[in-house]
Amino acid sequence: MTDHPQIAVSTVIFALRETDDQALPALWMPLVRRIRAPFEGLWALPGGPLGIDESLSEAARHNLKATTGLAPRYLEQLYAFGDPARSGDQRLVSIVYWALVGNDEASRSEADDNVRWFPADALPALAFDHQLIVDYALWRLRNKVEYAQIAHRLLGETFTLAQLRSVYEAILQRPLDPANFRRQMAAAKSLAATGEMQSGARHRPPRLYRYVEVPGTTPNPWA
Amino acid sequence: MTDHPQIAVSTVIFALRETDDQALPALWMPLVRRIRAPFEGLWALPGGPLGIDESLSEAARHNLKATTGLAPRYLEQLYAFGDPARSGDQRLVSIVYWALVGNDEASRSEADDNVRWFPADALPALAFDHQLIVDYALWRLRNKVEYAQIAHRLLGETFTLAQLRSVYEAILQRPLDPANFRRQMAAAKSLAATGEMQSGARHRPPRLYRYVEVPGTTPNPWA
DNA sequence: GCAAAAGTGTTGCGACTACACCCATGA
DNA sequence: TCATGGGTGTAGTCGCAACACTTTTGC
Repeated sequence: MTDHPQIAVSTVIFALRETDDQALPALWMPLVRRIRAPFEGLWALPGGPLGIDESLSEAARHNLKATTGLAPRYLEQLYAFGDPARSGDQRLVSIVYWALVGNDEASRSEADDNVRWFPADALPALAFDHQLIVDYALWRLRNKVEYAQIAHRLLGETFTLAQLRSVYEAILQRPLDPANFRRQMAAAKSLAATGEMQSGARHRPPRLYRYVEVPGTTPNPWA
Repeated sequence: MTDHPQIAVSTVIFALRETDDQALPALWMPLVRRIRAPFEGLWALPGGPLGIDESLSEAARHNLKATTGLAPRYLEQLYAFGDPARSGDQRLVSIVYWALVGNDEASRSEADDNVRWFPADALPALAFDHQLIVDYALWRLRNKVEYAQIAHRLLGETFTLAQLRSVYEAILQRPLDPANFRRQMAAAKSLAATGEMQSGARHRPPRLYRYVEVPGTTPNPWA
C-alpha cells in the first residue's frame, strides 16, 4: 500500500439493444472482466489510470477506446468516488464518467472474452463499489433525459419520432403518449425534418428527423 | 514534477452577509491567501491534500475547519477538475465541494490575515482555475435552490418566511412575490411553524418556522 | 377493405403569476 | 391614525395529460 491515493478514470456506458422477444429496446452496458486482484474474475466498469498529459475526459475517452473499442456520442462526468474502504487495501480515487453510444457503434462492438454486454437492470456481481456507481449513473440518466436533449445520442444520425420515443420509454420505463411526445419535441425546436421518409413497414411511412442544436440551450456551460 | 497526479480537496463556501447600505443580504465567501508557489500571494479556495484515511467529504470538512474554522450546514460534491494545464508545472486533480454555512456560524468566523471574506460576485484575482470553479458553483447553487430545499441552511435553526425569501432573492438575484412564495413553501410541506412570533418590528409580528424533512424528498440518494 | 402506426384536435386540470385586498403591530 | 410588512383571495395564463379522431401506407 502506497502512502498517497491513486487516481483512476472509469466510465459507465449505456447503449440501446433490441430484445429478441419484444420490439422494445432496452438499456445495456459493456463490462470488462478483471484479470488481477482485487476482485479478480469479477466484472467491472471499463477504466484505467490517468495519463500524465491527459485531461480527465480525455482519459475517459482513451480508456474506453482501449478496453471496449467504443467512441461515445455523449460523455459527462458523473462523480468522484474516494471512500477509503471501497478498494480493498490500496487507496483508489475513481473519477467516474458516464457515456451514451449510438445504435451503429454498439452493434459494431466486437465480442471479446473479457468484454461482455449486460442488461443495465440485471448485472452480474460487480467489483469494488461499481454496482452503486451504476445505480447512480442510471438515476442521473433518467433525470437528465427529462430536461436535456440527450436521448438522440443513443440512436444514429437520423431517426423517426417513434424511435426517439422508444428511447425515452426504455430509459424512463413507462409508455409515453405519441401525440404529446410529438408536441413536446416540436416545442423544444431541436428536431429538424430531413424531408425523407422511412418506408417498408405496413403503415403510413414516418418522417426522418435530425437533431439540431438550439442556440440558448446549453444546460451546463462548464463540465 | 512527479510522475503521478496529486489529489487535493477544495471547497467553495457560501454564506449570507448583510450589506451595510441595504437591508438585503448578499452571498459572500471566504478565501485563503496562498503562502507558496504557484500563485503565491493570490487568493484561493480553501483546501488541502486528501488524508490517507479520509473519505472525500471528510477531507472537505476537515480542511474547512483547519483553514477557516467553519463547519458547513450543507456539503455536496461539485466536480473534479483535472486539466493538465490548470496547476502550473505539477499535475493536480482537485475534487471540489461546495458548502453552505449558517448565519451564526458565518458571523462567528474570526478575521485572519490570511483568511478574508469577499462578495461572491466581486472576487479578487484567484489562483489556478478557481474563478471558473466559483462560477460553476454559483450556477449549481442557483439551479439547486429552485428545486431543492437548501436555502434554509444559510439561516439559523428558526427563521421567518421573509428571511427565507430574502435568501432566495439573494441567490436568484430577483424579487419574489411574498404571497406566491408563501404558497410555494406551504405546498412543499417542509416548513413547520414553531408557534413563536418575532416581535419588535413596527408591523405585524411574523411567525417563526423550522425546517422539517419531508419523507420522500431526497433529491439524490447517493452523493 | 383492414390493420397499424403516423399525425392532428380538443378538453380539463393543476401550477404558477400578478395583483387586489385585509390584518396586526409600533410609533 | 398611519405606515409597514404579514398574510389571504382570486382571476388569467401556460403546460401537460388524456383521449377522440383523421391520414396513409402494406397486405
